[in-house]
Amino acid sequence: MNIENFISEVVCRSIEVLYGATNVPLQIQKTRKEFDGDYTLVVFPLLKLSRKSPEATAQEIGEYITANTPQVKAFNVIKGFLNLSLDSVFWGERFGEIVANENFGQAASTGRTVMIEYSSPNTNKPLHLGHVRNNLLGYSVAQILKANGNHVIKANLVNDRGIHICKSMLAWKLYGAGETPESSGLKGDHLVGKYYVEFDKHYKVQIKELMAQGQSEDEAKKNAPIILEAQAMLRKWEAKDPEIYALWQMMNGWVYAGFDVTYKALGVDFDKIYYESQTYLLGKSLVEIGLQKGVFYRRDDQSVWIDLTADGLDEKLLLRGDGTSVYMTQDLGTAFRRFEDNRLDDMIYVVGNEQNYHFQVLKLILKKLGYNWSDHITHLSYGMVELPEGKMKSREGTVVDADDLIADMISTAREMSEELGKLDDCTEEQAHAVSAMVGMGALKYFILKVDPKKTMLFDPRESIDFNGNTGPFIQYTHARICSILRKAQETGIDFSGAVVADYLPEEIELIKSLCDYPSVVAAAAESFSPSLVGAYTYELAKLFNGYYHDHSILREEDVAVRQMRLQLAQQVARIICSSMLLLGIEVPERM
RNA sequence: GGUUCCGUAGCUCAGUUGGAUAGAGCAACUGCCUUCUAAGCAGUAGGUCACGCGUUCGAACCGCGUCGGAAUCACCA
Repeated sequence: MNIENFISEVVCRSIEVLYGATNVPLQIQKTRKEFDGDYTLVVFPLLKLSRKSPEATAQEIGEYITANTPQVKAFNVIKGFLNLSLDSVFWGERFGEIVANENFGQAASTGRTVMIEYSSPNTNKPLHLGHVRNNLLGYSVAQILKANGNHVIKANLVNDRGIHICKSMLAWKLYGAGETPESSGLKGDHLVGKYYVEFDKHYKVQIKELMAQGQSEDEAKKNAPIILEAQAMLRKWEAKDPEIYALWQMMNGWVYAGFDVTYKALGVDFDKIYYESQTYLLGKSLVEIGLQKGVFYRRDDQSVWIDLTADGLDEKLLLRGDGTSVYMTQDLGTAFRRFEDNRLDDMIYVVGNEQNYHFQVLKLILKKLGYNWSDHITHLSYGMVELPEGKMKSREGTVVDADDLIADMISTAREMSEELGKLDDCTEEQAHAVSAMVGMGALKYFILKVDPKKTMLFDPRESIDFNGNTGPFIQYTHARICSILRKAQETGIDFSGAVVADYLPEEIELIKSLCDYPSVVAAAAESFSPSLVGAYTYELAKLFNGYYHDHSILREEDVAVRQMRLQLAQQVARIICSSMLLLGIEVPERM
């Protein structure tokens, strides 16, 4: 049963009886922990109906409810707040429901299909910390939406064509001497990235030379032979020149192999991969439609534009004078095709906040074209990741490489675990598995616990901390519970058929916390924020840990109490596990 | 300059739709390992929620303004 609905029904009925009013909007919230009670009714909005003081109104409603609802055992009034306390039997029943419900926390199907696009890498360089935030966010939000009963399609739009990849290709052709991932021992994406940097080096030298010959910086940038050659390469690619095409396929293949490794390490995956090389021509037909409808207009040079100044935005180009498309054209086309092909109810783009304007324009254009599904497009915008030294800049070599970071996290977790003697009786395989879970858990939790839209600071020293509000703390709590359950099983203590009777206060708190899980998942989906899930899980783990230190479970002599505690521990572990899975974090059974 | 976003403890961050005495962690300080895992627990200290005005029973949250920071406003993607 849904506890919040139950409470609001109870309150509704009391108001109907006392004041004869129906459909009154109610303000019911969880009681803050400094006060007695479980749910709190804010009575200020009801004073017009009762025509009494806040205290008297709350008193009156409280008396009616306790007299007529067996599940509500007590109430207290503080100023305009009516705190209701539910009976321990009531909580016992809820706990029974959790134990019995294998899919607790998994909402019934909504029948909605949601596509979420994330990652969207360029194929000219390896993934870095910014991509890590993107991937973790996208994957986690997908998990959360699934838990809320949506059919979710995880999509990746790979930016596999364009001048950037031609730069790597050209540099490899000129200076690569046939180097391959095998011959160099480099991961494919890193190898291609190396030549992207190589291109830039030569490009800069040529610019300097041209400037020394008297050209302005802008001229030099346009006239440097190497950039002209790269542009020529792009034209050849578009003409499907066999040699260039083969080179392009080979180098992209290296990159994909490299990305696969990184994605796997991050624990993210996709249901559908789109390649820009196959979609970049989309959208032109929409431009035609827009022209016919008079939404767009053509300039003398044949380029197509939309005027959004009436909406407080600028004019936006949609098709170049030579008829080729731009980013916006493609995005219009892919959005259209996705909604049509998949009968999507919602489309979510996980893209950095530097593209806020782009998506604002995208939605507005689709709307003006008459596509109402435009309202179902969400740009899940996230902030930059900054380092203690300032911003990451690829040109200045201050980027944090994703693969390096992952390796670092895992090896630090390994060292830490060894230092604490946690891996003493483990096989090498187990030791690695645990280190990977803990290292990645720390990284994922550290990134996901901050509100996506905020710029976040990534301090490597802090991210690698395993104490306090961190992924490893939650994993640790889970491992301890598993340890208790293992010991119980080994010593033959039965806890399968425990009867729920009376509870200690701490245990009621734990049950209440477990009951919150579904509404946390729902709230997280509403606001696309994994951080809510993280905060909840941390609280739950902390609550259990606090309780667990003051009470013995296995040595409790009262059999019924012991069974009950074991079952409770089991359920806490279960919720921790499913909750962490929403963040894409695996939970070890020992660590 | 226009648009959007951000500003909460020394540091990193929470704070569901406006609700009660604004919360964690890190760093600092005090205690606690002979018991199911001390990656832990219990505690102390730390705040003009950037600032001002307004809306109301009530504002970190809503509105207007000011200050500070970020992103963006390309025939790049």
